[in-house]
Amino acid sequence: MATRRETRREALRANLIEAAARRIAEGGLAALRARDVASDAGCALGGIYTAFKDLDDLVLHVNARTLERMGDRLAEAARNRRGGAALKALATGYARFARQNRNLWDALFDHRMADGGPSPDWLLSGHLALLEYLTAPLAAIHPELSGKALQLRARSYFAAVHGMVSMSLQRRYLGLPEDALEPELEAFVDVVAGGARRGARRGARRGALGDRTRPAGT
Amino acid sequence: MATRRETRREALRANLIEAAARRIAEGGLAALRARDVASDAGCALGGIYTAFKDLDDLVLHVNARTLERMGDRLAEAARNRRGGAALKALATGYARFARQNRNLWDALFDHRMADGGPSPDWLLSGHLALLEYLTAPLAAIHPELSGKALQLRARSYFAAVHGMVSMSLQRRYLGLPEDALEPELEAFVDVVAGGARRGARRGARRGALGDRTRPAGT
DNA sequence: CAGAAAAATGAACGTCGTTCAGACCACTCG
DNA sequence: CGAGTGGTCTGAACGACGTTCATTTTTCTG
Repeated sequence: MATRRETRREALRANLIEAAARRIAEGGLAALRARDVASDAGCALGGIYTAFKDLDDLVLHVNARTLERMGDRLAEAARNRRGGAALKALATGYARFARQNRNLWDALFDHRMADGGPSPDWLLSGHLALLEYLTAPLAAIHPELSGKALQLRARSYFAAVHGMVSMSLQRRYLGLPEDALEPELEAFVDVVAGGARRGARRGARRGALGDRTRPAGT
Repeated sequence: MATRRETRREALRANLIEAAARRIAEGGLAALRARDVASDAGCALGGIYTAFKDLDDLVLHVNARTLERMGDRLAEAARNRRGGAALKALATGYARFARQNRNLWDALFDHRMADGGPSPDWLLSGHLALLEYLTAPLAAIHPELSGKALQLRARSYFAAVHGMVSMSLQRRYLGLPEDALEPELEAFVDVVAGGARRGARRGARRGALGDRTRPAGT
């Protein structure tokens, strides 16, 4: 048991992740500098490379931390909600987390590996975990979808919501104005839920599904 | 009329844009190197900075070229189609253009200005032009939406489709498998079109709207 | 405590975008 | 036509960056 070394090593890794996260949160991923992170974390420049393979590796760990926090937020949003209400809470919870942690959230999707290769599996599984929150309410709304098709549909809706949030938050191009995002997300979920149920009783315009709406399949 | 100078200047600009586009298409935006572009275009390194403000500026012009080509593709896709059929053709046309020009298409959305500022207006209007293709078919399907709300809804659906395409094409994270993208897009458009019409006569599962389906509002 | 192994250090390296002083060239006007 | 003028081209030089590495320092082991 080499406690002393391992303790220091883990402390350094945690310091570096924290320092990098702070720099990204402040100035965005593009403003991340190895020298800044090292000095913030209180180690020499080369120390980064004893704790992590390279800056990419460090960013991946920051992203894993961000993913965890987002997962917590989504879990809280979906708690005690079902069907359309859960989908709405997840969508708006996603949008709010993204807005409140814009630079860290951007880093999740802006970051590219230096060699263009894929992200490591351990980070990918962190992303996949987010889908879990979606499948249950979606299954309630789409009772006709089997496991495989349900997974695809969950990815589709996640990607669609992500696109709306993403384009709205980066203020360029075709994004929705910030105050229009959440209403549009709710309208979108209404269409998804209402369309799947083929003719919601209370119409499909807006707010058709209250927070307490029970899923169609139960 | 300083023809000689202006001719050479425009020729150099065109060469540089073409060279940069080729490099981006081959290796992605991250692989773009000022020295490569200059040597490809047959000018010295510094020549770039007599024709463009900086590399960002050059990339913006490559992106404008890409936007134009995508606009042409979308116009062709929507031609002679209305309502849901037009939306479907636009979505799949978008997905195919993205897949066939992956690196150039990625550059459209990956690129960030060096100072973090917004893209110039002349490029933004190129993006806005894409929305025009959406509004007409969307208006046919959503006859209840006014001009302002229609614009918002168009942005929402564009962003949603973009999100699905974008996450599918970058093979990491939560993207749809490539062969599942177009079916999911079509299912999505069905939900959008069917949901808006509140109970399509032929059910909302899949392929509910044939190519010749007339918009609901006429 | 001595020897070995791991980690920390920061100067140095290679690469990048950008700049700039000088060479070059196209245009103007006497 | 020909000298002056001002834009353009050139590539060496610059500063910033991520990464490496020889060296020193710290930690573990017997």
